Amino acid sequence: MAVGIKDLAREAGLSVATVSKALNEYADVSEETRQRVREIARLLNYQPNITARGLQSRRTSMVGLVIPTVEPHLSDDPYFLDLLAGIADEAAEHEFALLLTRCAPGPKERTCYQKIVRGRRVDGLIVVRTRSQDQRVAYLLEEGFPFVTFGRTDQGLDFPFVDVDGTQGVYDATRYLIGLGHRRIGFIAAPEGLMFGFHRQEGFRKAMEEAGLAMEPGLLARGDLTLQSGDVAMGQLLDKDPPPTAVVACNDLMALGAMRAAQKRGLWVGRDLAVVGFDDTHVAAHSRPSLTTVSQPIYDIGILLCRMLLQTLQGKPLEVRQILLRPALVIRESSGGTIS
Amino acid sequence: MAVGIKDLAREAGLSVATVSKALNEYADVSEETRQRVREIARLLNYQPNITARGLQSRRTSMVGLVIPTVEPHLSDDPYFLDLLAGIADEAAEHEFALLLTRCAPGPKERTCYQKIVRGRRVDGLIVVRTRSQDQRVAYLLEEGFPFVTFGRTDQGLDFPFVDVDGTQGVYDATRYLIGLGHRRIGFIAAPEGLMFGFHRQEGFRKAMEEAGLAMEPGLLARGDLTLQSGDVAMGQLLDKDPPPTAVVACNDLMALGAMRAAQKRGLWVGRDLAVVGFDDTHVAAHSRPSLTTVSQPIYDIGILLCRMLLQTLQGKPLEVRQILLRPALVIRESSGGTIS
DNA sequence: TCTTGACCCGAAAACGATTTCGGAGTATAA
DNA sequence: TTATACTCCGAAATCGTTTTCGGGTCAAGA
Repeated sequence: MAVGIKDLAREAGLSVATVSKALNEYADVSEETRQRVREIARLLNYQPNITARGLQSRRTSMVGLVIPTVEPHLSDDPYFLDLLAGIADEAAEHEFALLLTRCAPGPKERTCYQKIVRGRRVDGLIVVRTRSQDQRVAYLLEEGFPFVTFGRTDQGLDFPFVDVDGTQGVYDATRYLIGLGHRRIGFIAAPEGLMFGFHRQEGFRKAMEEAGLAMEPGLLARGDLTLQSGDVAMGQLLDKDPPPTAVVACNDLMALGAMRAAQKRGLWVGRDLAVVGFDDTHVAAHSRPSLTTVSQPIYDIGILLCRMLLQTLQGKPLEVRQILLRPALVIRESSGGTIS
Repeated sequence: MAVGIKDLAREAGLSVATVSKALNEYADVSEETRQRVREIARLLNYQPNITARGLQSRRTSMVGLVIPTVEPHLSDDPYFLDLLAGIADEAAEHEFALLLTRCAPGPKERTCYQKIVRGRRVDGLIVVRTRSQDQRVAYLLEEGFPFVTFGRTDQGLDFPFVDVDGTQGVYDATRYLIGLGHRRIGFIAAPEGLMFGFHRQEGFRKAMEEAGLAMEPGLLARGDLTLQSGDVAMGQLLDKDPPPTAVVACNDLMALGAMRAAQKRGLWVGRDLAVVGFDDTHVAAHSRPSLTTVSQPIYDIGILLCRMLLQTLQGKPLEVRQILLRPALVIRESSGGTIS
């Protein structure tokens, strides 16, 4: 059933060595035999056994990605899919495949990475959603295993990454709100430890500080990135007296939850209250009101990540090891116009 | 750097054979040596080389999935991510990983599958978004390669699948609209050839026929599953005279597009016009108006698919080879109430 | 005629694990 | 004491490729 290189050799009356070399563009094979071998391979529909090749060449032609979400459903990050698409597309471009696993942050995570790294399951890894002290990054550096990350960390380590400047993004968004006349602005933060959450919150702090606006602890709520948690957090903010006139959420889903909470209380988002998100998820453009948010080119980031990883796998040093992209504020209805 | 089984053997003063057997629960190894080998493996942090093991055992411990979307962004199917999550979770449960690729339908598709199948890149495949005459299914059957599909086909072949009864789903939805008093109901179909699109359209036809309502060709539009195409299709439907009072779209994204088109014309969806989708994507619940749609347990389907595949890989025959799930109509705002 | 080098090809050794098969040692039964 | 069985271990084959290294052939040049 399965046709191996031996079958080709027998068919062609050659040795397996010659067949292998003919197929792999070696110089010491005559053009004639090369053609003949190719033809036979085509006829017999030969495809080299990837596993055997991998064992010999010590390469798997796979890049790995471990999705670090807690809950089973990945739905808290609709943009993950675009990231995957970008990575998979770029990988396919270079005859690589993507190995996908899921493992929640925690003690089992190290074991998961060890299996992949020491077991040589893939040639390189893409690490996403970096954390402040990220043991994954530390481990991979320690092992000398090739990887790139989406996001920076806070541990003074040097490694290749792509990141979006969340600080700048939220800074822009917050300044925009301030420019509209808002003074009491709330913030719905991400769980602690997540690097992107920290950066985004920094952007908020910076903008408020520059404007001479106090960051009241009461106007800071924290969610877990889900829509429901955004709803709850917004409830807390609106219970303050006086409540904020604008709210910045750390991601789109929480912003949508926040809008829902406001609407349940009879508030008209975009008029009575401004809401801004982050990610520019597909839902953002089609919610009602449509969501003002900060946009990042997530598909292209996937491409970029994969390209960087593949390049290091080829032994070529990267011209730019660390990339920080500037996101763009997308103004829609939820932030309303100037307030009185 | 990389510690192999030879290192363990040297360290333990045993042969590689014995070490291997000790680690793999063979009976002809004394309990004492087994413990000692285990301990050394733990200390040296040994992880067997997956590739080498795969070559010998002829198994990769991977299941494959080729995403068949045309455009680079996978965003036309937000629910894909949940499917992936289900598959990846169930795979991880059994120490399997998921190999992800992307390949648009077309001539290159066969090559893509050949690489995977003949190259033995994975142990089994999950095929999604089946088509009427699906060459992927035909090919895999022909090769005798293990697989399961999400969706049926129309070629009289016998293979294991999980599917959602789209006919029933749309039938229920259409009957609901008819019950509300609608008589002129439009349908936004999927591209031809897609099996799920056909089934859903069948449900529409059946419901209309049963109610004695003519299916005017003018009230049938076709999109490509994207939001934009739903917008365009709805434009065509609203240009009819008289226009439909209700529209069923083949998926949520087109339904959202349809709503947008209606709203651009000043129509109030849920009052002037009813719109129904299919999938119960996350956006459905949070659009304005929220979308009445047909819900399918996509994450659980992923689990189910993977479980079926893994079971056949273990050589155990499936008790149920073909599963047809009944979806549920979720009534929200976009379908409005009774019309006069 | 002999040497040299270019050109092709094949034998065999990897790669790192699993698995088969036989053998040594010891205990038990005859 | 001998035969038998049982326990435990290791040598070697194996999986399907790639890659090294040496050898054979033939033509051109000395």
